[in-house]
Order: sequence, then structure tokens, then C-alpha cells
Amino acid sequence: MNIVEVAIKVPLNRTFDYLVPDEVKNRIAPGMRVEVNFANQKKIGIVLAQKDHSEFAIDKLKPINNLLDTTPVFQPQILNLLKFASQYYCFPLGETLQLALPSLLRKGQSPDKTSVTYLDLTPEGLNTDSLRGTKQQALLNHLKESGKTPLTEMKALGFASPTIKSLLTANIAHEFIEYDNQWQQHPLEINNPLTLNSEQAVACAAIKQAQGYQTFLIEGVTGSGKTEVYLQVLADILAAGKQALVLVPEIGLTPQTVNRFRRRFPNTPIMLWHSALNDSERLQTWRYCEQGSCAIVIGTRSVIFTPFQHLGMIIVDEEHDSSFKQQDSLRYHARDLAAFRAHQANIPLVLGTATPALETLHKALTKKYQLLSLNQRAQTSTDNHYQLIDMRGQKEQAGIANSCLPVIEQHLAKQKQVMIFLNRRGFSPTLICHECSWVSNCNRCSTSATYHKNSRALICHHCGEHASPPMQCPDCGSTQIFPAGKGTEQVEEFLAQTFPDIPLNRIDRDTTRKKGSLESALNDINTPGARLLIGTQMLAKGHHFPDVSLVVILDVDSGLYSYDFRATEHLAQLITQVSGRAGRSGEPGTVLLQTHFPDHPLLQDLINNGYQDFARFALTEREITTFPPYSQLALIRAQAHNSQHVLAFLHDLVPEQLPPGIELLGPLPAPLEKIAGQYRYQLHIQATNRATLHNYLQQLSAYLNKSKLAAKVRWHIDVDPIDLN
DNA sequence: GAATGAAATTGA
DNA sequence: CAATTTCATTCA
Repeated sequence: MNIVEVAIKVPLNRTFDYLVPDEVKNRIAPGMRVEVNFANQKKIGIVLAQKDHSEFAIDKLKPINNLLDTTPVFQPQILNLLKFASQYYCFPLGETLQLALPSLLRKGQSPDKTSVTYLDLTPEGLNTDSLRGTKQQALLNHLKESGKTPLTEMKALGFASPTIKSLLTANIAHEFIEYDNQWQQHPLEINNPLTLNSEQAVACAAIKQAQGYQTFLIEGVTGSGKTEVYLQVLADILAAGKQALVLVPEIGLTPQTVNRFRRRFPNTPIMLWHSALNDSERLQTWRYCEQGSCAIVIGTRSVIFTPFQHLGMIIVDEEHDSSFKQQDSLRYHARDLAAFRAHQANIPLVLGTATPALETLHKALTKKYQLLSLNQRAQTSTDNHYQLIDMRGQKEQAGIANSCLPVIEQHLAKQKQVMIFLNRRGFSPTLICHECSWVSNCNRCSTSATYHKNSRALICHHCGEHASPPMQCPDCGSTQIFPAGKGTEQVEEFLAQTFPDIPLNRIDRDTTRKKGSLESALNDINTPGARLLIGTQMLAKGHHFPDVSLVVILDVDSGLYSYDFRATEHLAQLITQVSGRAGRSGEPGTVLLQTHFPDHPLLQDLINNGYQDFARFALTEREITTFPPYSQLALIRAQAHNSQHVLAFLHDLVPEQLPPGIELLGPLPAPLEKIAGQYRYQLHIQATNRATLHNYLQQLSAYLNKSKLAAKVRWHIDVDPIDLN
């Protein structure tokens, strides 16, 4: 009998058997796509295995309609990775497989081999310094920085076809197509590697000697030159003709980062993978990696599923960054899957960050990972000077303590940039009535709608509902309606009044919504002279602001006392990352932290001894409280319009007797109990170790598949949750 | 998730 | 009683 096991995209933890017609019998293999009839529909499924008998009644099996591939779209290793991910994160295999496939392949398109058109400067172009048109000049400048670049990428950066064409006709630039595997045939070109300091050299040597799988954690303070270490170890991988996978946070994929790789390895094909790619660009990068024509791919989270010919190394930059954890459907952590993949491929994995996640640090301290510390900063950066601003009994305006103002003024007077950080956009998180107790609550969520003064709107940041702010109180008719609480818009308004002559940029989701607006703001910031920068977390990540000498963090306290046991870790990472933006131009930067709890031990530890010390101290706390990494956590979240259904569903999951090693907490209302009219509750499952947790989850999912209540609510399991919302 | 068919509700 | 909506069932 010719039977295949097929995974189909349905929310079921099950696969389906199909008959194989004789004419395709010899061509079919695991990892290929097939078209099948399924529940009166045509669907594309993935062949998992060939077998000669089925548990299912043979006479009820249907034949497959069509075999869509001549070679598998899933390599055996990728199939294994996805089977693991599906099990580990309790998400149906069929859906997991579809998620990992470029959408054109999901729809049945053929993965035929193609080529990429590149744009580069001609020798004349290299000797040209200035061109007439500003756009042409920008294009010339960019190519001088980046070297050869795929044409599609240039267009995505906003260089228009006519501009490109004029440089082509002027023989400044040329286009060329590169085919399969050419890069491995040329000797590797390496441009201007920097001289390593002793710590970097130690780190490089350690990674280069790795035989097979080994994970390294580079714990490198800001400015200590992690990237240089990546580049130098990559040189060895490339020279051996192997490919490399580099994962970066969502916001970290800037042209500056990419250019640094391109400049270093000028004759090496480097491609990108991120959310702004369209379907055909995605397929292009995917094919290039799979056929071995791309040497380095730099990408965000989902790049971890890309197939390679000869993968030689995986690097995860800023490994602590929460954007590596997917927050819906398959809730995977790309860093953790990278560890699985590196282990499977028997290659080194390099994790790098100034502020390691406590889970990662724990593995390094218990010798599962090799810890490589970089504490020496390059000469252009120096240690920052932290200062706690005691807010108790102090006057403040727009959330800024009065005692901070003279400091801000001093730095501006020295023609430096000052960065003000507040993790709340809008003008104020609520509007309140002065005469009665009306608050601008959202009708559909258990939170208030944020007042946006610029766009004159009340917006709920959770369900997105828009309303116009009332002129009068809807309850008592009073006109005495005031904003309560602070947001970035308010800080901007206040500082613009206080320092009318100083240029100012506010950077948050609202000001960067338009395409290219972040780039133009970042461009502004590069112009010398005094400047005020106001922003949310967007400012903390990735971007390099050499002229910032003062950072003010307005609201430290919200991270100190929180229901979330990871809140202090995230706060410390944020403070360290934001501070890393200051003091990079030779002089020490100043960091002011506004708090009502200046004696808080974790805060004291962080500012006196730095993140490294803080993290080790925080780990001892985790051990005492047996939170992860000293236990394993999973969450079952459920929501529905009817809160009784949700509670009944979760209560039903709690058994009378718990298996050893498992503790359940809940059902608890989610921190925001109601969003968009849906009531949300959660059950915390804490286990002493991984195996116990997964045993228990397996039992649970058997039950969940049968439960009648489960059909009435929306529910999911989040394994290793990082956000307890 | 989507098609299907049975059960419940509606309207004259 | 037929038309319409809701609900549970099943998928090979």
C-alpha cells in the first residue's frame, strides 16, 4: 500500500493519511507539498512520511490530487525543527508548517530557482564625489557606504527608478545579475577589520575554536565592540564556504547595521528578511538561502525557519529583546529555536547583548553556555554617571522634576543633545472631570482611553477605539475637564515652551507612523548642536546618537512594583539600554532616574554596580521565589464575551489532585480584565522542570481537544511566556 | 478553519 | 410550516 501522512492547516493536533497514486509513487518524499481534498475543500498539505499501512480504515482513505513539488520545500532538519516547535509550544503541526513557509509557496507557487539583480558603483562611480541632483548624490553616497546591494532593496529604501536609471546611463553605477554559488568560488574579500582589544580577541578565539555545537553568550557593555567580534568570527565561516544566519530585533535592522556587514565583506551576498518585504522578495531570499546563493542572511524573528545549504553559524544579536518572542499563533522564541537549530546542525550559536535575559545568564553561569565578557569600552565611549532624582515632595511639570531642568539647560548650553524617555505616548493617559468623578474610560476595555491633544482624540491603546474628547463632562455637564497623567505629547509641549530655541524631536509610534518619518527624524538628529529628544522605547533600541550627553528617564517606578516578576529585569534592561545612548562621544554621559523609591535595593544595585551585578543579584531573588529560570512556566489564557464561560472553562482544567512537580495558580483575571468587550482570564502552570511541564501540558491538550467548554471560548497556551498580560 | 446538517428560532 | 439563524460535528 502507498500511503502518506499529511499535515494540513487545521487547528487540530492530528495528521491525515492519504493514498498515493502509482504514477507519483516514486517521486513523492517527506517535505513535499500535495494538493488534497479535505472536508469538501481543496487544501495544500505537507507530506510528513511514507508508510505502508494506516490506523485509519483503508477504504475511507482518499487519494492525493496532485504532487506540487519535485524537491521538498522542507528539508528534513527544518521539518524536525518545526515538529519540535509544534510540540514545545503546543500548536498544531499543520499550522506550524504553513507559518514557516513563504506565503507564495503556501499558495502553491513553484519554488523555482531565480537570480537577484544587484546595483553597484562602476570604477568611475567610485572616483566620483559629487553629483548634481540631491537624489543622485544620496544614491551615490549610499552605494559608497553599502557596496553592491540588491536592486529591490535600493527601491525599498526610497531610491526611485529614474534616479537609478540616470546613474546607470552616466556609467556611475551598473546592474548585474548574480547566479548560484558564485560567491564561494571567489576568494573572500575582507575590508578593514579593526584591531581587537584583549577581551575581544579572547572571545573571537573561543568562538573560532568551537567544534560543532556550542553556545556562547557575549556579555558586552555598550560600546565594547560586539559587532566586531561577530564580523571576525563570520570571516572564518565564510572563508570555509559556509552560510551564516544573523537574527536581530525588529527595530535593529537599520541600513547602518546592514552596511557594516556589506562593507566588511564586499564580494559576499548578504540578504535581508524582515516584515517590510513583500511576498516575492521573501520567496527570493528564501530560495537564495536554500540554494546556497546567499552567504549571510540578516533577519528578524521568523528568519529562524529559513532553509540553508551549509549553515555554519547562528548569531542572535540583542538576545534579551522581547521581539524574538512571537505573541500570537505559534508563540515561539526565536532565540530558543536558534539553540535547537544550532544543536541540530552541530554548529556554534553566538548570543550577544549588554543586558542578557536572566534565563540566558543562568545558563551561562551554570556552564551550559560559555560566557564571554567584554567590559572594556572603546575609547569613544565612557562610563555613565547615574543619579537618582528623589521625586518625594518635589515639584514637577509635565512629569519632569524641577531639579532636572537646570541640568537639562546645562547640557543644552554645551551644545549637547538631551534625551527624555517616557514609555507612554499621547498627551495624558486619562481625562478627568474636576466636578464629578467622570473618567475617560474605554467602553469596551477595563482601562481608560488616552487623550491625544495633537490629533484631538481619545484613543484606547488596547482596542484602538477612537472618539473625540468631550467639551463638557458627559455625566455632569461641567466644562472643567482636565488631562491626568503624563504622556510624550505633554512632555514635548512643555519642553517646547521652556526651551523655545532648541530644536526638538518626539519619536514614538504616533510620530513615526508614516513611512520614512523615522529615517528623517534620525537624520535631523545627526545634525550637530543642542537638541531635545523625547520618546518611548523606540528611542532605547538600536539607534546610535553620538551627541547625547544627558538621558532623563521620567517614570522608573512603574517597573519597580509590578505583578510581573520580570518587570524589574525589563526595567534594568531598559535603563541600561537607554543609558547606552549617552556618553558615546568621549565624555561620560549623565543619566537621571526619577523615582519615589530612591532606596530600592535593585535600583541601587543597578546604578552603583551596573547591569551585570544587578542581573546576578536578581537571579538569587528568582531562586528564592522559584520563578523562571528556577522553574518552568506556561500560561493558559482564555477570553470570551461571557465571563462565566471563561471561568468555567478554566476551572474545569484544575484537577482535584495535581501531579507532583506541578503547581497551578488561578484562574486569575488578566491584568487588563476586559479588552474590546472580551473578558480575559488565565491559569498559570508552574513546573519544577521542563519534562514535568510538558508531560502535564500533553495531558491537558488531550483534555482540551475533547472539552465542550473549549468551543465556547478563545483560548491558547503560552509556553515560556515573557509578557504576563 | 470551513463546510455540513441538525436543531432552534422566527414570522406569517 | 417554511425560511432563516445558530450550533455542533467532522475532516483521512
